[in-house]
Formats: sequence, C-alpha cells, structure tokens
Amino acid sequence: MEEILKKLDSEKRDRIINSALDEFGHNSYEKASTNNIVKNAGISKGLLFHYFRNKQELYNYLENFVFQKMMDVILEEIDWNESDIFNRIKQIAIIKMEVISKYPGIETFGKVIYEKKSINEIKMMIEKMVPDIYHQIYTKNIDLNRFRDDIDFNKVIQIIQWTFEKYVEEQMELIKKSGVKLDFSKIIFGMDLYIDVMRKAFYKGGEL
Amino acid sequence: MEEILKKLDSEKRDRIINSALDEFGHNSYEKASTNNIVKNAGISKGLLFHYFRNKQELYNYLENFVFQKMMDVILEEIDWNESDIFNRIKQIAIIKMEVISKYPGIETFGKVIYEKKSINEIKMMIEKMVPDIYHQIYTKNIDLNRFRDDIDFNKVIQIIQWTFEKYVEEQMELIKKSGVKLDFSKIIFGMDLYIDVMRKAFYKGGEL
DNA sequence: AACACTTCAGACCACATTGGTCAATAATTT
DNA sequence: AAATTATTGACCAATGTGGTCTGAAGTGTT
Repeated sequence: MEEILKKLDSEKRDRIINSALDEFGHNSYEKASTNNIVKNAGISKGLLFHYFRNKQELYNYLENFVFQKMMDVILEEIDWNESDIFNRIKQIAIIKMEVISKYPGIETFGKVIYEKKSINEIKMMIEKMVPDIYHQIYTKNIDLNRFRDDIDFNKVIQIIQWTFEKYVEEQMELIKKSGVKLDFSKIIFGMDLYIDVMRKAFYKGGEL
Repeated sequence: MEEILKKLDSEKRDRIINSALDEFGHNSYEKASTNNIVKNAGISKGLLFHYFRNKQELYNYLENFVFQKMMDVILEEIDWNESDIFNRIKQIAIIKMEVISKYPGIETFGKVIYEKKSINEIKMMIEKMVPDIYHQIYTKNIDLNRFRDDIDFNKVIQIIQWTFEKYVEEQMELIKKSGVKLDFSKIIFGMDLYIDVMRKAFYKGGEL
C-alpha cells in the first residue's frame, strides 16, 4: 500500500484525502460512502480501490495521516528558540491553521477520532511519534519566570491554550461559512489582541 | 403533530429524542437512519412515524428542541440577582451540563446545526425565543467595575466564556469515555479553581 | 509506430438498507 | 364488553452498498 501511494500524484492524493476526511468526518464508519468519496474527489471507483485495498484500509490511513501530518508540520516549522510562551503557542496555532486550510476536513475528522478513542490512546499515538512533545512545547527554552507566582501555573497554561484553540476554531468557522479567503495577517492581528490581554493578566508587572 | 406529541409518555419521548439526536449528530441527514433511531430508542418503526409524519419533520422538531430546551432551562434556573460575572457564567455552565446529562446527544447535534446554519441564523433563532438574552447574561445586574480597566473588557469576557466552555466540554468528554457517573460537586470544585485564577488575573486588586 | 507498462474509468454485481405504510394486536378507557 | 388509543413489525419498491474486473487511455522506451 505504502509504496504505491507515494507514487500517486500529490494533488490527486490530496483530493482523495480531503474528500475522505470530509465523508468520514460527517458520517459514522458504516454509513460513510466510498461512492461519495470518489464522487467528491473527482476520481473513479476503481482508482480508489487501486490505491487502498478496501474501505477499512483507507480509514486507517486517514487516522494515521491526521496525527502524522500535524506532527510533521509542527516539528518542521516550530522555532524552538522562542522563549515567550504566548509566541510559542501562537506559532503552533498558526501552523495548525495552515494545515487545516490545506486539509479542511482534518478538524472534523479529528474530532470524530477523539470521540472514539480514549485520551490515553491518543496521547500514546502522538507520544510514539514524537516523545515528550507536550512537555517540550510548554517548557523547552520557555522563560516561566515571567508568570506571576501567586496563581496556578498549570491552570494559566490551560486557559491560554483554550483561548487560542477557541479563537482559531471561531475564525476557521467564520471563513468556512462566509467563504471569504483566509487572511492570515488579519487573524494573527486578532490573536495579538488576546495575547495583549493575557500578558497583562498573567505576567508579572502586567498589573501596571 | 404538536398536540399528539404532548400526550406521548415523556420518558419514551426522551428516549426517541436522545436516539434521534445521536443519529443525526453522527450522520448527515440523508445517511441518518430511522431504522437505527427506532432500534436505539427501543420502539417500533410504526410508532416513530405515528408521532412524526416523516424524517424531515422529526429533524425539524429536534432542531427546534435543542434551542428551546436550553433557553427554557436557563431562564427557569438562572439567578438574575447574581452580580459577579464569574458566578453568572458558572451558573449557566452548570445548567448546560444538567441538560447535556439528560440529553447527551444535544451537544453533538448542536454542533452539526451550528456547522450548517449561519451565525446570524442561529443568533436570530435564539433572540426570537428570548430577545436580548446575550446582552442580559453578561450585563444584567452584573457589577462591571470589578474588572481592571487597563484591559479590553470584551476580550476578557470572551476568554472567561471560552474557558468555561472548554472546561465543561473536557469534563463531559471525560465522563462519556470513562463511563464514571457524573459528579457535579467535583466538577464545580474544579471550575472554582479556574475562577480563582481568573479573578486574580482580571479583577482589580487581584494583583495583590 | 510498435511495444510494454502503469494509471484510470465506470458498468456491473449480489446484497443490504432505505423511508414509509398498513393491517393486526395490545393496552387502556369508557 | 365495547370503543378508543397506542404500538407493533412484516412488507415494499427503490436506492445505495463495498468491491471487482475488463478494457481504454496515457506514458515512456525503443
């Protein structure tokens, strides 16, 4: 499977992946239709089953794809020298948005996986690919002293993380609905406004 | 439709609603199966189509149900005398959790609706039921002076809102997966820890 | 232009599932 | 015991299912 897939024209492969992500993201495995997948991908039935032995194999491939892709891109683009945690998390948020804009179905499908698998299963899958990634993201070269020390550090991190996630979710939803082309600089500008607020609130000396 | 539905035994009606919410929440309209719905609701095919003329009518009913139910319960249980915004939002979060625990499919189905409808459509549906509700939730009898005035109020509200939403999402997910019975007091305790952090960060004088 | 080889199409299949109906039964009320 | 209401599930034509297979179209080499 693997070898033959590599040879597939990448533009066409992405069309298949996107179509399949979308179908599996919006239907349970049994109800997801390979007919729909080929129709939306603009390919023939025969081609799909030429590259994937059967429906299950396609699904397995996608499941692996969403993690692998995210991890690859993050590791490739992240700047480990960044010492400010807001910029670190911001970087990751932007990287994720880039991936989502290339593979729009990846979010919905990701949630479907997340619903089915246990939290540990997912953590293990990711940790297997990149050991210790979670810890590193929040700590490697990060200057933790900037945080006020009268409030629970872990909770703060969580709030920051959630804020970024929700903000990105909202922006992507907006784009998907309005059909307006994604404008990164605009989104990043909005992100910075939230960062300002959080810096003032969570960093030492932010209180004037 | 309406009249005949009222007479339906409420326990059985909830079984149908929950089963249907689940099926429509996990499959596109076309793929959602009435056969599955009756099977999981533990009723016969005939009965479903006795109470709902057809699939579309059942779907429309659900769509209305999710908004109506949430609004009814919130308006019924909310304490408008509360002046602290954290407690206000906390109240709503708890109320939502109660509804979700009674109708577990309501969240997933809600997201499906949210994906399909425009933001304005949704706001209008809710505002039609309870005019000005959004504004009231965040302002009615709320003492806004407690907030630091060096940071953008609207952004802070948004962060608080998002934090509660994510926290609840996470907790409900945890319960759904682990199968452990929902323990409100425990969850509320956890919520209070986040409130502590946010109070210190966003209120005046919180910085010591 | 002839060959070999890979990429792709889509008609085809046996079978499962679809939304919805309806006559018969069970439960409840009068 | 009669009348009314609530509920069942076998049944239907129609559509959709995952997957196969034959052969056409494309590509590169000689």
